[in-house]
Amino acid sequence: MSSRLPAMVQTLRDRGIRLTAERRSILAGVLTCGGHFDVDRLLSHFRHQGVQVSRATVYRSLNTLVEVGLLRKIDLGDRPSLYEPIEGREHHEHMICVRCGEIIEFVEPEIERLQQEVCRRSGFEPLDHTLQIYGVCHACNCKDAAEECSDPARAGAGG
Amino acid sequence: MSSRLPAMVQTLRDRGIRLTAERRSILAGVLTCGGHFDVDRLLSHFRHQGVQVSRATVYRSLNTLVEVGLLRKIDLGDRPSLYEPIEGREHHEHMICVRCGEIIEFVEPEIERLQQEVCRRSGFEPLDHTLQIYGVCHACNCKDAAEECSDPARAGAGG
DNA sequence: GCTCCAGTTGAGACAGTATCTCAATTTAGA
DNA sequence: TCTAAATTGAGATACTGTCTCAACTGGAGC
Ligand SMILES: [Zn+2]
Ligand SMILES: [Zn+2]
Ligand SMILES: [Zn+2]
Ligand SMILES: [Zn+2]
Repeated sequence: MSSRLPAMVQTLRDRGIRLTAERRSILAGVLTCGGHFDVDRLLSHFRHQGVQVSRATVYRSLNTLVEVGLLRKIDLGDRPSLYEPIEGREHHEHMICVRCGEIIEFVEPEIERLQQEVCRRSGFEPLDHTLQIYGVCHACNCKDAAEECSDPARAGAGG
Repeated sequence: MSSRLPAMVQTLRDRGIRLTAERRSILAGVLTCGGHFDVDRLLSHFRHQGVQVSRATVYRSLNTLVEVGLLRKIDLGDRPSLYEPIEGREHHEHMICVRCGEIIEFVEPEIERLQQEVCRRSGFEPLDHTLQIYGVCHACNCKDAAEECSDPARAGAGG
């Protein structure tokens, strides 16, 4: 896991970005949290570890990491944004369960290609895109079905 | 344009939603603004027209119109959400120019189908999705090119 | 038209995410 | 070590959007 830290440190060095204690903590925290995390998750991680990093610095550093291409920001609109490490990961999009918050990644090169194609047709130069599918994950669907079976009186109330 | 107003009014009636003066103003404003508008645009439209509708009511009514299916909300994350009338319009997605704010719509059924396919494979029940492509529109790209030509000294500074 | 009340409104408080300010501190290079 | 410039932290601030609650009103019923 943390074997990626030196590479990330080097990336910052190469960009002339100073390696403060806070940024080291944040790099480590990012790798520890992994997956998809938000600012609060990172901050509570720091609190548990007794690491001192202010909220402002966390926001600033995450923005910096996004800028240098180490992190990807997933903008969810109303909810707090999520972040995920990019290094060595294939470009993917997300399905987000509105019940349990589960995040499922998917890769669909044909969708990516079609987006390029659409842009080409319009003379539009794409820089970034967001594709999120909101819905109910398999587990939550199964749970719903089980509850309806054990409580038939409510079986019709969900629609 | 405003010929759609009676139909929208009827939709509210059918749902038992009261037709207040404010809601009439908002329906009219929605049709006047048309295209893709945000809350501020609607509010300034009302100011210009001397129409009194509070911010809270605008937010509330827009949410209501989304709920009854007359309006679609486009969640842009950091920016204020956009709204667009749905009636009679084909489902589409948006390209958004980060320079001039221009919004270009596109329809790509194959992308929609692939999303369904991806969900099916994961046992994920899709309820909603967002697909926005951010980039530079054709007009802005041309403008950039023209400026580089007339100001060759800066030709290399953009990358 | 009049009455009545549940639904609606408005002003401003409030919630939540994220950025900004600026004095104090720290990094990194000479 | 010394210094300039970058960075940090605490709190203010910006901004979108929702909530509170007293006052108001649409529209059904008479
Ligand atoms: Zn779920
Ligand atoms: Zn992901
Ligand atoms: Zn443009
Ligand atoms: Zn549109």
